[in-house]
Amino acid sequence: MLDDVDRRLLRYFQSDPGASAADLAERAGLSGAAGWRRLERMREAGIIRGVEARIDWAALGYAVEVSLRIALDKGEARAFDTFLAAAREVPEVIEIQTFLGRVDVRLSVLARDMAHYQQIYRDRILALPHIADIEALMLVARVHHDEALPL
Amino acid sequence: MLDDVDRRLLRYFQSDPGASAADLAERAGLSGAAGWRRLERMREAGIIRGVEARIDWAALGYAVEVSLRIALDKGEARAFDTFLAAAREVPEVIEIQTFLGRVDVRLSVLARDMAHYQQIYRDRILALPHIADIEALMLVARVHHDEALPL
DNA sequence: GATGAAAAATCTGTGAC
DNA sequence: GTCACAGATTTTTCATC
Repeated sequence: MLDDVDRRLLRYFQSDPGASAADLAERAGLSGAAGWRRLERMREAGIIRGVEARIDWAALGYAVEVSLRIALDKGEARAFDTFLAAAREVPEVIEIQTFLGRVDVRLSVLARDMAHYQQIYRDRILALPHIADIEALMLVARVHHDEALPL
Repeated sequence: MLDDVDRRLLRYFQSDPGASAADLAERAGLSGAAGWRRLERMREAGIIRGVEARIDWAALGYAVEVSLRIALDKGEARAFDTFLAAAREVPEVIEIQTFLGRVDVRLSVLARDMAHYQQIYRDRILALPHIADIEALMLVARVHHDEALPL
């Protein structure tokens, strides 16, 4: 499916997603057009899903991130889906994770400050359906790095 | 600091980071040059940190994501930093989170399959220093959406 | 199938106003 | 802030292997 040239392109793209296609192509030892075509093909195949904005939320006044582990009612069959649909409607919920064989869900909530977080928590989080229990942890640091994964 | 036009630009950029500056400017009701200069200013201010590649890891054969909660030794003063530095060296550890008032750390590990995960777990994770206890959860779904945050 | 070269359309980045 | 412009980039076309 992907040959070495594609993988190389992908790796360069990953480490510098802002670079021009011609640039990435050159680093992979191709002409601009050839590199562009390969990248486009990977885009169409869904391997490259595009690009995501990296925004400094703290600089915009969102200083507090809280991770919530929410246990759901075990009784109701539709509790899981109902909860997830409702959680997706809360703008400050920036991430939702679910786990194998678990009826609990992890939410990440981004808020301006503690007062704002408390407001979101009371008005939006506690209003979500089928909650059995909540555990909250305030995030101190979050390090992302999926640049080095061997392709 | 930021006026409404900046916020609008930022919002459009966030929902479509691949769009050209001219495009974003037009949507915000500006000429291309004016929009470009505003975006550039936000880039220099560090508000826009750039752009991140979105790659479909599952399509590349990375099908398993596991979330680990690792409790650290409470005794040693440097345990935290030593552990974090070592964890950052493992390519398959794609995310590290730390929490307020906690001596445990959350790692996300990306692996090709369960066999691969087990290998990473035994060879790389268990080799990390100062581990007191580990709890592992296999991720089923991860939904990201920080597009709708009110600016 | 793939590539490179070249051309056209678009975008970036700067200068003048 | 707009407008104009040169240079770079994207995207298509075409000849070639």
